[in-house]
Formats: sequence, C-alpha cells, structure tokens
Amino acid sequence: MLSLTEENYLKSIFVLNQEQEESATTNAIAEKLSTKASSVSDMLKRLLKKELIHYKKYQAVTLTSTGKEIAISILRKHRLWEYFLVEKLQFKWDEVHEVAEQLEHIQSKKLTNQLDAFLGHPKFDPHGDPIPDKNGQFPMKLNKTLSMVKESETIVIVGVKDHSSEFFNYLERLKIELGTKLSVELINEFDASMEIKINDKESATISYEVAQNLYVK
Amino acid sequence: MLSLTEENYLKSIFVLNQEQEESATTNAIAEKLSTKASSVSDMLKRLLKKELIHYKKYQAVTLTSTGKEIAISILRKHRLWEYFLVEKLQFKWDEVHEVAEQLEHIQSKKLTNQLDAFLGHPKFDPHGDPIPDKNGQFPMKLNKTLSMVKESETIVIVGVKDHSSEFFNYLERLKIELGTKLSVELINEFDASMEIKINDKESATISYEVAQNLYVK
DNA sequence: ATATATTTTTAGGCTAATCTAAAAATATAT
DNA sequence: ATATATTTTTAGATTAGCCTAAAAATATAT
Repeated sequence: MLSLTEENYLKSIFVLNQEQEESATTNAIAEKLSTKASSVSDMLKRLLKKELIHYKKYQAVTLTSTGKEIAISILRKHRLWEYFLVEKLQFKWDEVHEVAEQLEHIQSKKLTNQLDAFLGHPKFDPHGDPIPDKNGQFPMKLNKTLSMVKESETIVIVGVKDHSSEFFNYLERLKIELGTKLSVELINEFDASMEIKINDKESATISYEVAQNLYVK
Repeated sequence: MLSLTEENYLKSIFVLNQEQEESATTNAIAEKLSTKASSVSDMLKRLLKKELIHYKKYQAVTLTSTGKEIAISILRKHRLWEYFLVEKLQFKWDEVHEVAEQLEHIQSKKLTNQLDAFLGHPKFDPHGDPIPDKNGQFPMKLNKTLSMVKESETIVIVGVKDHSSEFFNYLERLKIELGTKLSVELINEFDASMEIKINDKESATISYEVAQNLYVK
C-alpha cells in the first residue's frame, strides 16, 4: 500500500513523461509537486527501492510497469470523479480539480468500477482528457491519424483505431507503442505508403491502411 | 486544517460520548482506533492545545463546540457517502464502511452539500444511523425496535443497532434489508422469540436479541 | 578547455504520529 | 489502610516526509 505522497509522485512522473520523453527530471517533479528538489531526491530513492521507477542518479525518471499501472489507476479515478462532479453534482469545470485531487486517492476497486458504470463508462473527462478503462487502456483520440501527417513531420503515437490482435502483433514487431516517436521520412505517391523512422532508430515502411489506424499527436 | 488522524480522534471521542457519558477515556479511544494508550495521550495534548477538547490528566475527554462541529461534519460525510454507495453504486450493507472511512475525510463543503442534495437529503444512512444536516442538526433518532412490536402487526425495517458483520450475514441469509416488510405472526411467551413472515413470503423464527437490534417503522 | 552556471544529491535537522518500556496516578480488594 | 492491579502518562526511539545549506555532478559559455 502506497502513501498519498508516493501516489502523487507516481502521477506526476507519469504525466510529465506523457507530455514529453525525458522530462521527468528532479527539478520538473519538484516544480509539479510544489516541493524542493532535495525532497524529490529522497523520494526517488524510496520509489526505486519499491521498484516503481527506473532511476539512475542525475538522470530523468521513468515508471516501471507496476508504477505505470498505479499512476494510471490514479488518473482514472481523478477523471472519473471530475466527470461525476460536473455531471451529477453541478460543479463547474474549473471547480473540480482540487476535490478530484483528494478523491483520486480513495482505495476501492469496487468503488471505482461501480462509479464508472454509474456514469455510463465515460471516455473523456470534463477537460477532454481521456479516461483509462479498468484495464488501464486510454480511449482512442478521434482526431488526428498518422495518415494525415505530411512528409518530414515528427509525431508521437497516442492511440490506435483498430483493436485486432493482428494489428497489435504487427505494431509489436515494429516496436511501436503508445508514446513512440515517429518521423515521416517519405510518402510514396503511388499508394500513399510511408517510410518512417521509429524512435530516431529503426526505419520501416508502412501501408496507408496502417497509417489510418494510428492516432498521433 | 486538521490531519486525517486528528479527525479520526475527534470522531471517536464524539461517538464514545454519544454512547455514554464519561466513556471517552484514554484506553477506550485507543481501543476504538486500534492504537496504544501512549499514542492517545500524546494526541490528547495536541488536541487540547488546539482547543478541540476539554481534558484534564487521568480524566475522560469531551469535545469543545469547535471539536463537536468538526466531528459532526465527519459523521455527516461518512453517512452520506454510505447512502450514496448503497443507493447509487449497488454496494451491500456490509461493504460500505471501509470506503466511507476514507471518503469522510474529503474536504469540500460544496461537495458534501451537493451530494446531500443529489441524494435527496436523506435522513438516515443504510444502517439506520441519523445523518446530521448542514447545520449539524440530527434528525430524530430511531427508537422503535422490532422487539416492541405486538403480535399480528406489520412493520418495515428502517435500521440496525448492531453493526457487526455477523449480524449482517445473518440478515442476508434471511433476506432482510432496509425497507423489508415484516409481519409478526406469533410471539413465544417463554423467551420472547418471534415467528415472522418476511415480505409476505418466507417465514422465520428470530430471537428476542435479534428483534432488539432491528429498528422498525 | 577552463570557468561559470545550473541541476542534483547529500548531510543534518525538524515535525507528526507512532511505538515500547517504565514511572506515576488512580482504582480495587482484602 | 495497605497491597495489588489497572489505567494513564512520560521518556526515549523510530519512520515518513519535508526543509536548508553545502557538496558533487552535469551543462553552458567564452
């Protein structure tokens, strides 16, 4: 069982890394939590010992899969409660954050899942942020797909349209996952297939159909 | 702003003093909070300094008016959340307590009052315990138990006195819950046990002790 | 490449809340 | 009323989480 403080650290690290890779530095975390860098250093040691983060001195932090799981569950609770406050209790969109910051720490899987059902399994919170489901899956963003990206642009994968196991297998082979950075090197005029660079490392060619099924930011 | 721990101490002292005067002794509080008497001694000093309790060494504790106000507001939140969990999220009687123990510490007057309104200003929680209103006023206490009912009368269950899981299990087996209709068919003179009909269907025999722990209307 | 600035960690302290063990006060029993 | 038992308080440690100040590592600029 984690303390409220530990949970808040995990959440901050998760959010920072969602925003941008390598951005969960000691100072950035301290800033986000309104605390001091030295306090963050202390806490990182503890989270490392609990195997919730990957951390080497003087380097940016990432979450282990356990750490990520916990962070997402907190985010899920936060956003479900925000939805509840606005939809059921007539809160304004700008009044919910502070209360949701407290409610997100309530420990009860049953509560979270029943609340989710009671609200009709909402996909986005009142700020438009996606609400992960009980398996930690974020709903897909319905706006921009990879197929809309122009040559030489660089984007980040934020979701998939197709949920088939074939497609997931395909993506796994290419080492493409949520958060993966892709650069569109070239678009073939003939079939609109794309040559891309994955995480500044591997190159690959993907079909237009695949590009249509990848949501990007 | 009080810590979660301080709030729990105030609540325990309030409840003990409701049950019986002079009963909030160091040991009784320690027992209630599953902690040690020495820890309680420490905390009482702190609560005294904050003028939340009246306290003289080696004597039972009472709450100041500020202390009472806070304790009542926590009780109000606890019971409103229990009502919410049962009525809106399909929790069972015996599943709500643990979660409500957490929810009662959420700080937001607006949340509490909006929740109250959303639920239709309920007067009693799912156990039949009275829910104080936003001014701290308690509704009339339930005082009529099944043991006071005469032969051939029909009543409705509105609360329980005993909150043990054993008792909840017993009631669940008999399919007795809030709102259940009971008819007293016969009262045995020997031990005052009752033969009852539950919701015009199943019959059962219950002891006088059980009847004393069921509030009716 | 060396000096300067920034970031991060360490060292050492502080507070809230807890604990155990022992001392002090109160209650009970003969 | 004196001895014994119980309750309560005190003394001294411990842990989580925070702080400031200083040291160490890394990044930046000339």
